Amino acid sequence: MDLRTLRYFSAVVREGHFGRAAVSLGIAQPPLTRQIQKLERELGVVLLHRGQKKFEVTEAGLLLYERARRLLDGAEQAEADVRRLGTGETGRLVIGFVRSTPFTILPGIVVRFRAAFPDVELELREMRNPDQVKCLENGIIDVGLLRPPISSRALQMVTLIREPFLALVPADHALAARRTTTIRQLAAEPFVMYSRAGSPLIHARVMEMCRRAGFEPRIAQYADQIHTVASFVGAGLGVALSPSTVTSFSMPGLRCLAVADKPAPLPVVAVWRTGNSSVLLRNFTRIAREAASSWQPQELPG
Amino acid sequence: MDLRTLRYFSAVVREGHFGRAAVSLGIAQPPLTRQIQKLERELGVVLLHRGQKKFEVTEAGLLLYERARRLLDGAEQAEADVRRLGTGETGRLVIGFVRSTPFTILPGIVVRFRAAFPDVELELREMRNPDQVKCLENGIIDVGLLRPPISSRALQMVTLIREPFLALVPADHALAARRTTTIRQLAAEPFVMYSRAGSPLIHARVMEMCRRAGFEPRIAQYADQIHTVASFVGAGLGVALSPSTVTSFSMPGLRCLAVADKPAPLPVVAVWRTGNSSVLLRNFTRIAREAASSWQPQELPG
DNA sequence: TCGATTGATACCATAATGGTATCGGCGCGA
DNA sequence: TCGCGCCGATACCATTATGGTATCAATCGA
Repeated sequence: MDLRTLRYFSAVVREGHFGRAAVSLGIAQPPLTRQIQKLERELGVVLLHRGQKKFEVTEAGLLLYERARRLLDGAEQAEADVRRLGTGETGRLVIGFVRSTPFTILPGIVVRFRAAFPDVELELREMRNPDQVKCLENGIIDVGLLRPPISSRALQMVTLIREPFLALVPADHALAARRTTTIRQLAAEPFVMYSRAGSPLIHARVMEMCRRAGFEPRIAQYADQIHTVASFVGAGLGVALSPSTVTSFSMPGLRCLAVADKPAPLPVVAVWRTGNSSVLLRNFTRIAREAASSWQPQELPG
Repeated sequence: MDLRTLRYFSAVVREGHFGRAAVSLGIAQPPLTRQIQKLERELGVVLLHRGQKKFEVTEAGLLLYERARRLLDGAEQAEADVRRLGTGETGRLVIGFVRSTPFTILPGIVVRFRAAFPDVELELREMRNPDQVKCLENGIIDVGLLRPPISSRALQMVTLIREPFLALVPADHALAARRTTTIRQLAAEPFVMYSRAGSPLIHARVMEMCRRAGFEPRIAQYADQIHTVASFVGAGLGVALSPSTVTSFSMPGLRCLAVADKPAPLPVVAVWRTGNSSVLLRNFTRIAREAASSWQPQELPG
């Protein structure tokens, strides 16, 4: 008993007429007659009580008709659902992201993905780099948005954007009138510095940049987060070197300057488990790349 | 997408291994591989992500597996149910019966049918002849147990039993010592008579029997039901001619005598609509005939 | 590095399915 | 009442689908 046979039988009962049923099925009438006969033989049950010209559906036939309809509906639904899930039109994707991404590419990615796949459920979880690596390996999150380097070899990644570093100075600072500075020009300034604990990567990069420029920065204040750094600089506590994300929020008393040294920008990457071949994931990384390519860091806003 | 393919896919997922799945399905491995490939092509979805040696079931594959199992279970259940209904092992049968049958064949029929088809629901409805005819034509009851004649030509019937008539006399009556009497010997006796309204058929038969014997019965008392007639005779109100059913219940002060005239016995028949080809019905009439053939009227109990 | 295991492929035989032509039987209308 | 038309069944043929055997390619473990 397969679904085709049930479709045939269902059509015959629905139409009450072999000829019309055959037409509706797109086959000829004789094969239809034969299939019904075969079905009856297989079940050992009379489904249609043949009168001389018309037939009458037996009680057993009626029962089979009901069940067949339910089965056919279920099969159709299953097929559609599987197809949707398989093509990534539906499903669920858990995304990890570090704290800076909501100010840069994350919104753009989410908006685009939602537009393209409105039936996919996105779950967003802020977590730090090492947690993301663990969760990616465990399969707790499907994709992570973070800053390299990442240690695990079981993970694959693609670079989305590269954030340049900007120099932040108070609005009343001597450099504030300029559009560009060098790192060396900041050598004597007190620094507002990303803390090693809160942003180890940026901390390390800024320290390295200063040392390359030939000085050890004098640190007036540590801060964990980008907007804290920005507000401290705006308050006149010192200068800072920061990823350009800082321009996303306007901060009174703060001026952003391009850095003439052109330090290597900070990449943000999408990361996933190497074995993960989910269509959702592929769609997500594709859209993430698209969103990233249309994202431009605002170098120097007012 | 048919059920066979789903069975195949289900087996592969369940076994996690093409070879073992093929064995469990009783086919060779290559056709199985091909069917899964075909299924994936049809759905346009990767169900199994092939690693180098092993495969991994994708999310879509897992969904299809769950749905497939449900569909296959449903199909199996449907097949079993239809088969049972079609072979008359299950279902529902509504039986009409006239008042006298519970004292004769009805219990035997029901007991036998229950034993043979324990899962068939029997509904028993006492109704009089003309109501049964109507309900049979309407399909409200499937089969009727009643006494001919029946008028409708749309009904078929089979005779189950023939109840002989007995003469009933009070125990202190002159005839009570005998085992046999003639109808004529009752000519001078007061009669307890089945009422025309309550039992028109028996009434008519008894009247006819008396007239054939050459007298018009003097009616001392009318009664509707067999046991009422019996109790009136037992109370000495008169004599009666009654179907032998009366011997089913012992009544003090009552004697039953065979009737030497051998009046035509009263048949009880099973009746059904001519077009009704239900297996349940056929089974019922077969068992009713069997039960009837082993039923013997107790001619003359103590 | 070799052998065993696993899924994929190639090729063939058979079974299943569908199409065309036609039949037998009944009902409707002239 | 006699066709004529409609309906489902049957006979026969072409095509497709399915399953089997032999074999391959790749990988994993000893």
